[in-house]
Amino acid sequence: MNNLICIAGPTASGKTALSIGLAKVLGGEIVSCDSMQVYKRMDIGTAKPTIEEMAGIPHHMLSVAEPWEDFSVGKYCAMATPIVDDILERGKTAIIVGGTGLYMDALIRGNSFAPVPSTGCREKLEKLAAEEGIEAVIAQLRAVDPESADRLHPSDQKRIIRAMEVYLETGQTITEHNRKTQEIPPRYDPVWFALEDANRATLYERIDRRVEVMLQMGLLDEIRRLLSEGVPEKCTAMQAIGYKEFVDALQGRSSLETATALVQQASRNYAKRQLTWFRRNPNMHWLRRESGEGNEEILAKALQILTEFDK
RNA sequence: AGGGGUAUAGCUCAAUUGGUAGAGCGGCGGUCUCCAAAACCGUAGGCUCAGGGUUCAAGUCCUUGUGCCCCUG
Repeated sequence: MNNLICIAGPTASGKTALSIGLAKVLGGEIVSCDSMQVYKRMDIGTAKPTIEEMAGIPHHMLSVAEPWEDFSVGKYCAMATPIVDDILERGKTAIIVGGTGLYMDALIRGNSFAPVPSTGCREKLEKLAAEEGIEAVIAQLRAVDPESADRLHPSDQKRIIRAMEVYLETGQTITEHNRKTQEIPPRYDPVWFALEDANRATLYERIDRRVEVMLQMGLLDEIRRLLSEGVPEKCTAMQAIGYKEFVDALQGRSSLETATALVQQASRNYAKRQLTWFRRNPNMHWLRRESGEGNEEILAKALQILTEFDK
């Protein structure tokens, strides 16, 4: 009997409904795996399940950080791992659900991460890249970690700087570090589910509609409240899709119509990236939603697959 | 109704003096080991509104028609 389940899928694909449906049937608890739902008071724009939706089922890893904090995969794993272990120890099913592929993979594999530098070396490298060009950083990186220098695309400044800072901070190259972490066996062995629409257009329509619904539910007020309590505009949380665009609208830098269209577009693009991420997981069981199928059909498909695991 | 303008990729627009079309966005595919709702890469799409004409050669010039925009009435 497998008591650990992962539910992945793009935004607005029905992950919440499926997770709660499964939790009811299996007597499980839900562990959110979403890089933005971790922030407090950001409920509407991140589509957190409402109290009613939760239906009394314990939910973890929602609203665990302040919006001005910079959360990260590392923090997520540090907090979520003990929670998952605790659920399993109590003999219940842990249902990990969310759309942040990096977080989910890291949690399951038990990744260890090289620390984020606090010494300002990232800033120094960024300055170097800005003043002398990224080639200067690539040259430094090539000297210590030629593998990364070759592997990383010259345009991918973010990862080039990250690779270099890992070496400067730890004395170990990121290539080495990654190789070592991949040698450790995965921490968990869950049943993997991912939601997918048979027609991409159907998903996109649902995404567009959801943005409208968020506005009706008071997303703008939610954002106003965050701004008035002093959450900085450029912090990680406020860079979330559906926040940064509407902040622009609220500050008069764009119209509400423009912002809405941008949020819808960004959400659609994001959904596609999520699908790409989850598709490379060879253990994934894809739950295809044919046109007209509701959450009950999806739940039934998932339960069907789970019974096969029990045999 | 008259005058002017415009018509090129799904969308917004480019295309030196005529030399059989490019970009951004979107679409699709992918990468991803601490900003990940981020960052980055790749790729497919065009009887250049329709008909006729000039020319070795027309998206580019002429002409007719049609659609849209602006002005006058």
